[in-house]
Amino acid sequence: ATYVYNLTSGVLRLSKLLPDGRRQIAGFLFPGDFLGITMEDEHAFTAEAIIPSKLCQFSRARFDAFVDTHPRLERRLYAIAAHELAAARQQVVLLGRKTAAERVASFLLMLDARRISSGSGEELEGDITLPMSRSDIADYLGLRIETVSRELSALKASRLIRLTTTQTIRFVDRERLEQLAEG
Amino acid sequence: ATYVYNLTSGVLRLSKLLPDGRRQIAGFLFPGDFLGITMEDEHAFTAEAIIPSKLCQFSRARFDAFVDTHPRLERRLYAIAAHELAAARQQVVLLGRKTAAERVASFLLMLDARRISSGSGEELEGDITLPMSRSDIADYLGLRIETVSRELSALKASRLIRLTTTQTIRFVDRERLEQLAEG
DNA sequence: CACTTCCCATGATCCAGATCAATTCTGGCT
DNA sequence: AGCCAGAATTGATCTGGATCATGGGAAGTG
Repeated sequence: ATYVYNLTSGVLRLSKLLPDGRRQIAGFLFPGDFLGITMEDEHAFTAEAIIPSKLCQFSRARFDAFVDTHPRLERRLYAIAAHELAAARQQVVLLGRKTAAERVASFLLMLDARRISSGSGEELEGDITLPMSRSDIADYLGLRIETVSRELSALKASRLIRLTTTQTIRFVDRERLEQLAEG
Repeated sequence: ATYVYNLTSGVLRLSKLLPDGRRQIAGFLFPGDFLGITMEDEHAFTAEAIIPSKLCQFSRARFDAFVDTHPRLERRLYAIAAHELAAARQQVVLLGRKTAAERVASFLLMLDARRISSGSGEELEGDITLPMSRSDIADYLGLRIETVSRELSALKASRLIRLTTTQTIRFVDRERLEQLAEG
């Protein structure tokens, strides 16, 4: 709460645990994303690295002081918050009204939109890396891991994607994937 | 998109319709709330009044100009966005991981926290007014109206609430209601 | 007031996704 | 290489909430 961070490399998950162990992931953070600037004082969410990550840390006081001396930045912070809000509302629609198949399709497209590479530099162009486990995907999509696994297999069986490796997929028919994602 | 509003009286719902008619409500706006300031350019959500409402309209250009001349306000806008983000993430947890009973309990407590009165001035202190229909509640909670109705009846049967009228409820055992809401 | 309409409640049945239960993959280690 | 532990897939069954069906109330209208 007393620090602000910028993610320079890696991937974080932002999650909340219910008392009985149920977990919901509210989002993933990728390089360039900020952590802590859009948190209400007592933030109910936990940030954890899901692959080795590097953060740039600022003390909250120092950060606020810096913002005060750079009025243009305030506008930028506001834009970041608005962007995160739009993403959260998109997730609300997904969780409230989409089927399992639609959720998985939406997730893959969202990941692609962020264009995360595995960092190894060896993946083929056009492949999407899934840096998180099936368990993390399930907790983000409000499903169980068996369902995520089954839906991925179903997408593969109907030739919408190919599963290069367990952590790497490729779009075969993006058109139909986008159709599916929108219900 | 070209205007910004402040709600002076009434209640609005912020919803998104999927192509096949499924609807998700992302939130309700109550008097004092702003509409349009935290929207990305092309906002995918529709705002509709659910009871007769009054809005104060500003043109976006005029509003931005005003903000530019009042730097303190920028900080305030940022706080509003952060607050809306926290609410959206709370809804994400609710939709992703809570049961129907927990969702309805959370909703009632959330409504109470906003302390909306029916406006008639005649309701008894301690009663909570539900200005929206069962259908709106269902679309906010990611449930069907039959389930909302059943869960309200169940809460009544187990003496956690009393249904004064169809639009008015009273907490009988807030303690247990809060326990239920947190899973 | 009778009549219509829409909303709400409740009962009966169904199904998408959860849960339970094996395998099978994958990556790290010696 | 062989061995192990955790992750992922796949199959069988179960269940919470959806869907289908019906009846009861409240608000409005002539």
